[in-house]
Amino acid sequence: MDNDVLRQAPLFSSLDDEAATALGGSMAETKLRRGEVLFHEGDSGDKLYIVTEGKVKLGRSSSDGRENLLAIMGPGQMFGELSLFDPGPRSATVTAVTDASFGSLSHDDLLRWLDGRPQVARGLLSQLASRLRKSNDVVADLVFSDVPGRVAKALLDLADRFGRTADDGVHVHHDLTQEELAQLVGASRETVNKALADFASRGWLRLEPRSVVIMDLERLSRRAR
Amino acid sequence: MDNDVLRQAPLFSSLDDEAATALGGSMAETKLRRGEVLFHEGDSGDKLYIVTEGKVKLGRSSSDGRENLLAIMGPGQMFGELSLFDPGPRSATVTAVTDASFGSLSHDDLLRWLDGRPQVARGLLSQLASRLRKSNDVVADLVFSDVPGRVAKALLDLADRFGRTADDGVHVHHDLTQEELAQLVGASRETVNKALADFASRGWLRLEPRSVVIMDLERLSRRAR
DNA sequence: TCCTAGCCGTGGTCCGGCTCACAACCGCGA
DNA sequence: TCGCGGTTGTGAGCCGGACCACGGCTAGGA
Repeated sequence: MDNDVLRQAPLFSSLDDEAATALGGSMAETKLRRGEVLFHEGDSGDKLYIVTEGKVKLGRSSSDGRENLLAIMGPGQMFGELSLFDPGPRSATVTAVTDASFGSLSHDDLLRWLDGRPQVARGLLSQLASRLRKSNDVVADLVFSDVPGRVAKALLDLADRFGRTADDGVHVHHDLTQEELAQLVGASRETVNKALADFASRGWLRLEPRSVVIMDLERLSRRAR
Repeated sequence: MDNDVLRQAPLFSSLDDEAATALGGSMAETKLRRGEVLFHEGDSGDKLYIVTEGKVKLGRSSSDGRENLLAIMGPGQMFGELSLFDPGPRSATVTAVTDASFGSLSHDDLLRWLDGRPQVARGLLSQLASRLRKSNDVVADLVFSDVPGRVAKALLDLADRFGRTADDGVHVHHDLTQEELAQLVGASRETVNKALADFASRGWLRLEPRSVVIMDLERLSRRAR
């Protein structure tokens, strides 16, 4: 397993060497291929996962079958912690968007760590707080912004986390279909497609399959606010 | 200050007597009258508050002045913890919906408590996890449900927390204007009013100023899903 | 006691975005 | 090489809900 990624994960970045290696030892490894599901909404389970490689989507589906994505998680990010501290079934389905691997930690192991090491508790608290802040922002966006605005915001967020800057712009290999992008911003595939086409026609970005090249960050950011 | 309420607050319910009284001692008391503001979105500040009496609304406003309410908090509930663990400005404005009082704890005091007492850390983690779960539910509702559905959900939640059962139904003194209720569900005042009027005309509830009496919980719950 | 300021109820109009429908495209396996 | 399933592009129509414009109601202050 890739211990470097774990070491740099926000959750553990405050640990000293000895603690980090010990923690690495108590974690198990899991691998998935694109499209495979790690667990389903409603499943029971008490493991916490950290992405070491690839990307996953956290999604939930409504009674009539429509889907909504809560987040895309990449290397270093943690998920599955809700069922740990607020016992109950898994609140989302986790699916690999690319081939991916994870380190996992069981409830009991984590609690052992918590009691001894206040830094781990603080790491978890700050992770959860930051997630809560983001979730609140998403709520505000759904209420205040229109679909193009939300699409712009989502692209900027993906660019921030997965983008690589080149001469012709920021290449963002988000690995999402437009359908998935639509589920992420809470809109229909068609509307998202039209928003993207509009951005492209203005020269703000270039569309490529499962990725975009952002050519005018400035304008796109302005559209997002 | 009302130590009983603090003692029963979810956050501290797992503490033993000695710890609880000690904690009570290190908390300060604040009081507000209806309409007064405790702090504004964007302010700096590192205090965590627990409501001991009354209700507050946590709200944010968009650049063009529209408002949105994240939550209504009543006795025993905690807020303001985001700025503690994910340092940054306050993410919401807190306003008293009724006369209210709070116990508060500063960053430094809380950290001292955290290091010594793993139970407090667990209490905080489970509070944050539960808040995150709720916030995710709100996102799902905004994406999947229509306005009447969201209004029904909000009423049921308020009934759950502030309702008193009587012979003629569940009396819910939510203390919110329809405008505030609308901001809570992310809709316009007019649309919310029409939804309420519709529910009333079906005999599911009776409207009263700043409160409702729910007469048919069953049907209302069915409309909410 | 009246006057004013918030609230609450209810119509009309308009528009963003969803749904439906279809065409073009791209990579992949038989 | 030829389908073929999964994607992407785009137009037409419709509808939920925002916005606007009132009128009535109630409570609190001069």
